[in-house]
Amino acid sequence: MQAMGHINIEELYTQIKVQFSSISLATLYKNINAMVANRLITEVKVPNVKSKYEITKDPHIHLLCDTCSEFIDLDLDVNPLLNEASSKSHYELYGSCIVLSGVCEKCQEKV
Amino acid sequence: MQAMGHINIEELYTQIKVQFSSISLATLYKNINAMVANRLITEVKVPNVKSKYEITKDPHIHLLCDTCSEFIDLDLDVNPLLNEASSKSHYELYGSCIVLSGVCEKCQEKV
DNA sequence: TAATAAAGGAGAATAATTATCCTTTAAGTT
DNA sequence: AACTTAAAGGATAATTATTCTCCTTTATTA
Repeated sequence: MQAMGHINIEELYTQIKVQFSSISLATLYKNINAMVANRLITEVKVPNVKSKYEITKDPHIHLLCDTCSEFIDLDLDVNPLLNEASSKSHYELYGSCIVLSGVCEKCQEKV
Repeated sequence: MQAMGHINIEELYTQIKVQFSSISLATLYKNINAMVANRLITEVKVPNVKSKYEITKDPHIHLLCDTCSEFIDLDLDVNPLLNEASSKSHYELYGSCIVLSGVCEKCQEKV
């Protein structure tokens, strides 16, 4: 299986059936939900698009291109922001869902 | 009507029926969607919780308490982050959905 | 006022997710 | 190995959220 990055349930189901052809969608949901509950997997809810799942990693920014639907991670340290947010709010933070949307470079050229 | 802050469809429907008792849910969705498309209203997708709507305002951080479901805005300037994200990715950004989750101060006290 | 367009309403249809209930598989014990 | 119990999986029904269809009502303008 190739590196998955971000994948939605439908895609994941297709992928998994390659190796476990009899798995049912209900089972997939059950397992995904268990893993999300234990923070092994993170669900990223994205406006206008199906939820995406990714292996949980350090907080980071997601970029969504509203034109071509490209969805990528941005390598940019958000810890300073989280620390500031935490100290200002007194929240004990352990999860983040940061999605910025706009138009990617390629789509800007296509005008 | 009191200041709404963040509201989900169900709550909004209840509120609106007070003044427009005959409005249907379909109409509400149509109008909301039109306003979201024109960026008058922003939909905030939140893990484990129904989507929330808010009047569109400058990019900001949302905090979700996973214990009591409190959902609030955090007054913290995120423009530096957005600028950095934009210049690093060459995206033209115009929308943000930033949700940090954890445990609020009150819930931390509750052991 | 008649003609046309725009918005709304009711409920059907669709899509995503969860729940139910039964079967299969696995693990542990004697 | 056979028996017992628990855990996981499968099929499908049920639920929920949202969108679509189609018809009616309201508004606009000639």
